[in-house]
Amino acid sequence: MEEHKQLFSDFLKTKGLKLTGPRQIILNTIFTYHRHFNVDALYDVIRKDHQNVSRATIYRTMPLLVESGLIKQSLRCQSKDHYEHIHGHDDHLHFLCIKCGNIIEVKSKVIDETLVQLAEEKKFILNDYNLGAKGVCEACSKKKE
Amino acid sequence: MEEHKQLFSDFLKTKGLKLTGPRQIILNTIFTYHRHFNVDALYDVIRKDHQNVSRATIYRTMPLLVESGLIKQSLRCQSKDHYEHIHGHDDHLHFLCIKCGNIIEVKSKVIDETLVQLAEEKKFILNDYNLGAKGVCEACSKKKE
DNA sequence: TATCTATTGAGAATGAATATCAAATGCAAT
DNA sequence: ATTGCATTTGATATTCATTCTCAATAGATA
Ligand SMILES: [Mn+2]
Ligand SMILES: [Mn+2]
Ligand SMILES: [Zn+2]
Ligand SMILES: [Zn+2]
Repeated sequence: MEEHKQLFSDFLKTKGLKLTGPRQIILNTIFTYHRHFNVDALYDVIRKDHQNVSRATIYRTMPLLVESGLIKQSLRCQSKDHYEHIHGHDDHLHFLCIKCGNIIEVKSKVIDETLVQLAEEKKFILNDYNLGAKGVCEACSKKKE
Repeated sequence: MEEHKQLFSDFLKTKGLKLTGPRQIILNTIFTYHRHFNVDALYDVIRKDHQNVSRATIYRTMPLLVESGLIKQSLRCQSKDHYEHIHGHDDHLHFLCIKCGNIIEVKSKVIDETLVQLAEEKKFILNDYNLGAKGVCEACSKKKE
């Protein structure tokens, strides 16, 4: 069994919940889809192969996946929550271009470590962080307006 | 004229817009209210003194204030966008307690500078950033459950 | 004052997200 | 396999933050 499937199964078990068919489909799709996504986009992808998974079930599954630590809610664009799977990926931050909507992922050990240290100073138990920066990407800044 | 008023007036002028009564009331309230707020809460505060300012006008004014650089959208809690005024305040990040909802503001020159440097490396023109960390505050972690 | 915009308040509309509910499913103990 | 029971599901209705519409108003300018 793939590790993420095992982890989700274990997580669900601890809550008295079951790894059902729809939940497996949602999980697999998310872990084969290597991008940030919103529920609607995910629904479209899933629907290509599984016409019987409902939007409601996807909405219901997201918080479970978040609580399990397999995915996180990392952006909000166009009035929609966006998620990404994080199991197997390092923490990173997002540079979001306000011109083209493109997202650049950046890893920074300095920021990770600084946050841990700041949390320690404030006696704050740090679960996770979300860092989004807005600006203009290289491609867009080169275009004449 | 207070500086924020002057700045907003100037900003509006460059866009062919006017610093009207309602806009002044909204601006003043925001700059005398030293907390993060959402539109509904702001509406309630404003309404105490000015029964004739509508919710729609507040919603319409927010993006102008954001674009002017006087305020920013810094959090999303309880399905609502939250703002804070930033003119006259240093950049800072937020530790949000998932138990009590409390927000701890933290300044970090290291993070500020690291972001500037990362943006430079990626040739990304950095406008602003938003860093929210989730976890448990000291008070909450001391409570027995 | 007359004219031309921008602006406003009130209420309607939008739409992402959540809640409801009866039917279906998963699972464990017979 | 069958039963019993809690969980889950799809379809649909509902919520509610935010945006839109529009007729009436206000501001600026000449
Ligand atoms: Mn990412
Ligand atoms: Mn703040
Ligand atoms: Zn771009
Ligand atoms: Zn707390």
